[in-house]
Amino acid sequence: MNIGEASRASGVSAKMIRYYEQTGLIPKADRTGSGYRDYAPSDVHMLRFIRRARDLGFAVREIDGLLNLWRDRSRQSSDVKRIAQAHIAQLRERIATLQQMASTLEVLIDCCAGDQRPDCPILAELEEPADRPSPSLPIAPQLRRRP
Amino acid sequence: MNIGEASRASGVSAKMIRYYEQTGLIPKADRTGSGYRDYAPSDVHMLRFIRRARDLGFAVREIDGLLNLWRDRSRQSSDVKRIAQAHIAQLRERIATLQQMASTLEVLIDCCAGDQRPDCPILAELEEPADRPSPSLPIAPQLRRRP
DNA sequence: ATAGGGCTTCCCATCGTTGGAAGGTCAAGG
DNA sequence: CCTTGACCTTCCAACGATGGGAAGCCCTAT
Repeated sequence: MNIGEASRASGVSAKMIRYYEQTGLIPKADRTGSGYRDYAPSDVHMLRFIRRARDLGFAVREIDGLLNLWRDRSRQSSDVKRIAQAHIAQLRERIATLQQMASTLEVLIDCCAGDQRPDCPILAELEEPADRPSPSLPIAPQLRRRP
Repeated sequence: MNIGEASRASGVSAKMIRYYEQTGLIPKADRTGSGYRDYAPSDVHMLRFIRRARDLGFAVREIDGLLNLWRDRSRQSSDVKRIAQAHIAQLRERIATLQQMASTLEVLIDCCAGDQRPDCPILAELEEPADRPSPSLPIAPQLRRRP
């Protein structure tokens, strides 16, 4: 099976399959006489595994750990669970960050007339935050988009 | 005021100030005789504006639009609101994506014993998704991590 | 005068993914 | 046998926002 078929069968683009091979996430594929990569059904299986892990938001680095456990018949499920728990903690953190942003912004949007006049609480807030009970240190570095 | 002072006063790193200048988000800074960038308080004001917009998750491209409106005394608040609404829609979409991931993963984690045995529903799910009522087209390309 | 810190530009790395160019290969149809 | 088009190969570049670092100039205080 060449890379195009493997791509269609797994849902992973040919580009990414080559990239995963290059970075060592997956082993080097066998080659046909003419240099084409040649995949077995088990390879497609592995690619689908990767695809699903990506769909759950796992970073490639984490997937590397998952793949090693997947292949290890004597793994302990606690190891898998640990990776998953670390990942879900990250997800929750990112969700909280985004929700904080969204709720702040929503308040501002609700306050904005959205008409032809120039007065705009959104710009006003960006210019000078209203909420400063004590103008000391900046309190929300973790509010950055992707920390 | 040199770039270091402007950085400390605005909360934007010197690196990023140069980057914003290079990409055209902010105008080229004045230079002292020796080539140092020289900032006025109004520049710091603008940098703080940018910083806060970043804290709300606006992309630099969106901030460019906001800055133009900010400087435009005859702006219409509806234009600002439109940008903000488009942005919050993006935020909500990303939140929904992450929440979908998190809830799927949470179910799996709850099902995983997390002990020394190898059996693991998390790996099982990645290997072959249980939930396939109709194995037709893949339905969640928007589930990718950052679409 | 010298030391130290700050400034300049330039290049590189991140992370996952896509795009394209240049060139080799395969299979079907004339 | 040859052409055509679809496929494959490798290599290089870009995205967005940020940080790291090197080489070299500048400023200020001692």
